Amino acid sequence: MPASPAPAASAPLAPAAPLLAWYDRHRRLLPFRAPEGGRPEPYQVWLSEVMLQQTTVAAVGPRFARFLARFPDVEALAAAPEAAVMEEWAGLGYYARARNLHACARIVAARGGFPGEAAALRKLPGIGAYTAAAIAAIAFDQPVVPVDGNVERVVARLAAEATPLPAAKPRLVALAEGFMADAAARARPGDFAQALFDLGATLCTPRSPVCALCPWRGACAAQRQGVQETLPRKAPKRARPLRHGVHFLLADAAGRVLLRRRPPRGLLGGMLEIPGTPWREATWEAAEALPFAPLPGLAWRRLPGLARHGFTHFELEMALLAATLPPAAAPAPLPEGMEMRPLAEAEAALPTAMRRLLALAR
DNA sequence: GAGACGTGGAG
DNA sequence: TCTCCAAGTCT
Repeated sequence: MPASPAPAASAPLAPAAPLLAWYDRHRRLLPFRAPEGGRPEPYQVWLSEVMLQQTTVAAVGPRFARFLARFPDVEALAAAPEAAVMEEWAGLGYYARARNLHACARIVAARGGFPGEAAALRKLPGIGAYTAAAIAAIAFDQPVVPVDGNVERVVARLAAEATPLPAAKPRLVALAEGFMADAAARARPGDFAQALFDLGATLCTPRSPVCALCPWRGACAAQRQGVQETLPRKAPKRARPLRHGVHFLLADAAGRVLLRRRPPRGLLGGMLEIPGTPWREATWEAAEALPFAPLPGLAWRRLPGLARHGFTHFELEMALLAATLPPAAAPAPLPEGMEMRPLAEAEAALPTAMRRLLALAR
C-alpha cells in the first residue's frame, strides 16, 4: 500500500452550472482577457499567465499592454535580444520568468506555434503544471483545471481540507480535476478555469470571504462548519535575515552612470545593477568595501541614508558611495559586463532594489 | 521536498 | 512597521 495514496479524480465537489452562470454575469473585464466570445490568442494567454505568476492583476495590466506593444507576437519576441526582454521586464520581479519567456519564444517560433495540449506545453521553459493547464484550457479548450492559489483556496474550502499546504496540494489537485467529470465544465474549460479564478479573487478571498453571494454556498463544507476563514492552512514561514551591502555610483561628466550585468542565473540574474559588495549579514566598514569599487583610486563620498528592499527570503539594506569621473579621463575600455547609461535610461532598466539605491542620489 | 526567486498593495 | 499574499517554476 502506498504511503500517501493519490486520490483518484472523483465526482465533482460542486456542479459547474451555477459557477458558470455566476461567471457569465460577474466576470471581471481584464486587459489581458479576451472579450466575451472572443478567441484568445495563445501568445497572449501564455504571456499573461507568465506575467501573472505570483504577481497581482493590478501590476500586470499596464505591463501586459506595454510588453505586447513592444513584442506583438511570438516571432517578434524570439527575434529580440535577451537583454531587451530583461529590460522590458524590469520592475516585475522573478526575472527567471523573462529569461524563460525568451527561451520559450525561440522554441515556439521555431516549431511554428504553441502546442495545444497541456503535456506538451509543460515541457517548455517557464511553463509548469499550472501554466500548462491554464494555456491548454483557455487558449485550446482542453478539459483540464489549472490549480493556482485561488483554486487551492476554493477547493480546500469546498472540501474542508484541514491538511496544511503544501502537503495538501496533491489532494487539492485531484479534487480540482474532478470538476471535469461534469459535462457543463467540459463544455467550457477556459471559462470554467477563469470562473474559478474570479470566484477566488472576488468572493472566496483569503480574508473575509463573501459566502452570502457565493454560487457554491450550498456545496461548501467549510462554510457549513464555519471554518472558511481558517482555510487553507499553510505551513509556517521562516524568518528573513537582514543582509547588508555597499554600492558604488560612478557618474561621468555627461551624467551617465556605470552599470554592471549580473550573472545569468540566480538572484536578479541577467539584470543590470549598480556595482557593489556582496550582500552579507555582517555590516561593512568603508575600508572593507572599497576594494569592491568598480575603479580604483577615486574619491568616494558617502551619500546620506540607506536603501532598504525586501526580497522573498531576505531583507537588504544598502549604503551608496558616489564618485565622478574626471572629464579629462581617457575613455578607458570598460571591464567585461560594464556599461555607461544615461541616468533616466538606467533607472528604467534597473530592478526595483537598484532603483531604491538610485533614489538616494537625488 | 524545501528553498531560491521580486515586487507592490492591502490590512 | 510588519505580515501576508498574488493566475508559480525550478532545482
